[in-house]
Amino acid sequence: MMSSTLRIKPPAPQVVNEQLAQADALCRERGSNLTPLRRQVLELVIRQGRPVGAYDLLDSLRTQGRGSSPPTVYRALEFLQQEGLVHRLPAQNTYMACSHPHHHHRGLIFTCSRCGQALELETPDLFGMLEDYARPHGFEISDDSLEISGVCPFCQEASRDAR
Amino acid sequence: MMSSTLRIKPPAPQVVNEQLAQADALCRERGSNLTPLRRQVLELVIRQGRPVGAYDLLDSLRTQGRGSSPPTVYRALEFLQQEGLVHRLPAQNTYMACSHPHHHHRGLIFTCSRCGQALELETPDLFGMLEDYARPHGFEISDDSLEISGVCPFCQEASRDAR
DNA sequence: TCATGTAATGTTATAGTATTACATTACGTT
DNA sequence: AACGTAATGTAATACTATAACATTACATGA
Ligand SMILES: [Zn+2]
Ligand SMILES: [Zn+2]
Ligand SMILES: [Zn+2]
Ligand SMILES: [Zn+2]
Repeated sequence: MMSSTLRIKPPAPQVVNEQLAQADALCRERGSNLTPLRRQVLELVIRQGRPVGAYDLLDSLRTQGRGSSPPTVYRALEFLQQEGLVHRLPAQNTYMACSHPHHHHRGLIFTCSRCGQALELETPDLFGMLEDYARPHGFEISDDSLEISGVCPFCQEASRDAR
Repeated sequence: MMSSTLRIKPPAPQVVNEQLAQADALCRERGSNLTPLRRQVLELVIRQGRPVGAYDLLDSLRTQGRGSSPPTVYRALEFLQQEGLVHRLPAQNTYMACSHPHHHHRGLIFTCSRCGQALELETPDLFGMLEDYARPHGFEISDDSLEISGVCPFCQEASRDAR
């Protein structure tokens, strides 16, 4: 990981706090336990404003004085994924904060293979179509998001400039 | 990896040979170089009849007397992916033979998170819809297949039996 | 023939990602 | 106080993938 490109600035502190407050509310409603550690990991993910690797999170935790090892961060990420607060991006081995955690959704995430930036969309028709393809084969979809890789507009422009 | 469940029997030798012959023809047409090593890896992937991990392939190569190390198999897989003969499944870190290598296609692959089995479908409408979602954001898709995880009918049945 | 360039493969080492297994702590219930 | 459970701490290890450099095979042309 440790990609240096940064096209989209990290969210303002106020926005971060709003998202965290929303997570607090969600977990309270559901009776799930957003502990200080889990909340701290979520905050780190949100502050990044882009997909981040588990070991980057681990480094940040350590910087913040939390004596941590891999299971610490993987457990927190697992919880956050179950709660729909974080998505895992398998093609990049990264994790990102969900853009719309307040309602259950199954979304599409575009990730740039050059800079690692990601964009999460609401795609009302997509999973319906996927279910239609799956049904005749008896397959039951469990993924709550779909990652697809490509090249973002910034990196496309960079390619053109290089020629 | 090393999942023991085997619901779908491996392809008959005749089918394997047909697929290999097709790969030979494709690469000859394109002027690409399907070397003995690459062809051997492809044969291993085809014979599995299901997604297989890189280190499993490595073990098989060694069994067959080919002195191999990780780069050997990763390089072969990279070539085979470029030629559209093999797909990588990021959520499982596995590789599978393309079901329709004879024509360029961008397909949908269902993978079972329980047993690892996979099913590749022709999905004429899917990538068009994905492009429609991507276009307004200037995003350019490069993936040639889309993996989505769920539970296959056999494993669903196993769950019901367990209750 | 023989130098040279290129593609492919061999080889060693290391980087990066994730899980297992077991110990400890915190806290509510009986 | 004893117990049970959820959460976290800790050490070790497994699994996946790439970097870097050496060697081989072979085509091409001097
Ligand atoms: Zn989301
Ligand atoms: Zn980009
Ligand atoms: Zn295919
Ligand atoms: Zn299954």
